[in-house]
Amino acid sequence: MMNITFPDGAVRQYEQGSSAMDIAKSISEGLARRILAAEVNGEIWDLSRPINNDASIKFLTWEDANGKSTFWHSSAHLMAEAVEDTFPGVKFWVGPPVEKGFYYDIDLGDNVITETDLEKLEKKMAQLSKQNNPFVRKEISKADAIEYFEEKGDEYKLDLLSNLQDGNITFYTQGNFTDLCRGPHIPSTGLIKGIKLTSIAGAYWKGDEKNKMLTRIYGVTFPNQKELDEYLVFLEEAKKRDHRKIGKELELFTFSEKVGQGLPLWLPKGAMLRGRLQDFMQKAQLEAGYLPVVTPHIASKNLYVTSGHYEKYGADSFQPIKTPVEGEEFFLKPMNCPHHCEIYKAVPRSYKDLPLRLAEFGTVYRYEQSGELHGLTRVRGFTQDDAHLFVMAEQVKDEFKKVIDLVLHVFSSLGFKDYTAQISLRDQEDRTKYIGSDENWDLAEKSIMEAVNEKGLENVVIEYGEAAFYGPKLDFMVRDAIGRKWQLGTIQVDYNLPERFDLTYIGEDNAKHRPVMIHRAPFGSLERFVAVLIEHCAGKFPMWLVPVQVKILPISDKFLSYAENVLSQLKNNDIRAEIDDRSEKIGKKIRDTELTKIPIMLIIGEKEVNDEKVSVRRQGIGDEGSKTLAEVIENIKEEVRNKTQI
RNA sequence: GCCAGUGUAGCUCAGUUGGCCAGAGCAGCUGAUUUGUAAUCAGCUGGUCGGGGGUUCGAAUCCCUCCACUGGCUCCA
Repeated sequence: MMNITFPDGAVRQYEQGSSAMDIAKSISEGLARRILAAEVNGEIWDLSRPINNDASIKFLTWEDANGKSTFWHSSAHLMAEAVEDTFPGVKFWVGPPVEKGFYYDIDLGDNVITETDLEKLEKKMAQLSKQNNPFVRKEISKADAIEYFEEKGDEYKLDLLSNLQDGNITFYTQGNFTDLCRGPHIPSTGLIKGIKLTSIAGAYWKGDEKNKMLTRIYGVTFPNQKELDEYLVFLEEAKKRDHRKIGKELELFTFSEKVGQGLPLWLPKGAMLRGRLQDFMQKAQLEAGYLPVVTPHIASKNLYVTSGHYEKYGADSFQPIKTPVEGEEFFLKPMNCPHHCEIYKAVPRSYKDLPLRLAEFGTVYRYEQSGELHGLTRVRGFTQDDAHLFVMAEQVKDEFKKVIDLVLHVFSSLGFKDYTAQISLRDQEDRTKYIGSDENWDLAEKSIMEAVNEKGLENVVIEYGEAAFYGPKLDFMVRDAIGRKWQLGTIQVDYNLPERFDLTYIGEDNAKHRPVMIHRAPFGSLERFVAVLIEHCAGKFPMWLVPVQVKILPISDKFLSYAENVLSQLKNNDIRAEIDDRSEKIGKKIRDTELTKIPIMLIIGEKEVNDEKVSVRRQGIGDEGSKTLAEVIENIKEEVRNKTQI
């Protein structure tokens, strides 16, 4: 007998060799039907795998993240079975679960797969699911495994095998499909009910663009059709929040093939919104002791040779422009830091000047590969709410913490609650891609970790190998409508540029010292920030940001002069308002205004003129009755002051 | 940049066994209407069918090529 410990601390005895499924059945049939896998001593196991020694056990269901990922991993195998059945002779690379579903990377050989094939594959998967084939685990020697895949002519699995140790190798088989796989898997294919293959994509083998491109099929599955349907509805709804769609509908920004890809054109309403965000940041920065500076959009190549950016990115940048006579080379500004270093150097600095915080809404241009461009979130010309803090080494942590405060101020002012803070450190093995001494890196990484700890940030993840080439960073990531993560705010410690530019300050000891630089951009870029903001609020901007706050809707031309009067009073109070003076019916005017997401409608007819009031309607909510104009103005001002979230 | 897909009016979309002057709704303009909380009626304007080349008696439709966009991959100072 062996002792099995349950999550609540209870211990029960079972015969040696009992499986997690046996144990679950001994508790209840209902449990046995619901579970997908089990955590045995902290490792995720198949339910059918015999347990031979004392162990702690936790059953995993669809409600557990690990239960879901096991379910999706098994679904990837089911899809592979359907693909192999439909296209015999294809070869498989890896098929892992992802955040929402799974994929499998496949070398299709001469076969071509299209969207319509996905439906066929879904049907095939449903058919295979009905067969309710068990996932069978088999331990196999490395030699036998190699023989199996050599016979199959599968160089991909042989490549995987070459990195595995004998004695650690398992095969999983369901129906006619056998795969090299560590597992674990759900008991059988019959549990997989709601099936949707979402997209076909190319993916480089081993993620290296020098390698062959495999075909990646993405899918998502659920334990029942209802959950799949709900998920598909969610996706449809999310598409309506897409900033590219809303940006067009609300006339915020546009792109022009003639101007060039990745170069957004801000329309008046969008420019107004963007300007307001900029004012908001400018004010917060002035309060925090930042000093605004302005630098040009081009700079001599020498600047970037000094900064090291030329060496690192020169070949992959927009190529230099030249002066016609002398042939001097200038680059479009891809970042503001080197310019700010030169501003630092313009006058001798003393320790009394530090921290020196130079801020600029700097427009930069970067050559992004055409396939990377995406609405406003990834563009070739954008404006950073950039600043560089020149500080003494012992001030790094404090300044870093103040910047975290600023980022959190931005997020709370806009109601962003669902963000993660990502600490990006060096690759633990490959250190060749970084410049600067190990000593400085260690120091910088330590400062970030401490600042994050002391600020008590939640949702912190540490990513190795994600640091910039000159220093570690802390990024704030926010999701878009369909769950893609985008980096907004960023804070980076840099010991490198001060060296390269030979920045110094005179210390209390009357000797020269090297300052440390902190790069930071709470928004990241105005472009990306607006994009995420649009998706966050689905185009219903808070009162302080919305381009037009009030639409005045006279019921007929007869009330136009009263409407003009209302308009001028609103304008005198710095409220952004427009009149709809078309000779349309009020229902039409309301509908059109509702669609443009202007928050306040003031309806004016005979009653309002007689009572010297206005009838208030709130976008998305409805009639709020009549009020005096003074009352309306005060309410709006209040909402602007408080940055109220609706 | 790579893989796959898409590209018809300002917007959303019809239109392929290749064949009459390429259609609709919305938006816009003109007129009528003067309206009470999500679409008044009528008329009109508007398109090099993404660009270029080719096949054909004839191309939005078939082929080639370039461009842009979409979903991924790679990249992201």
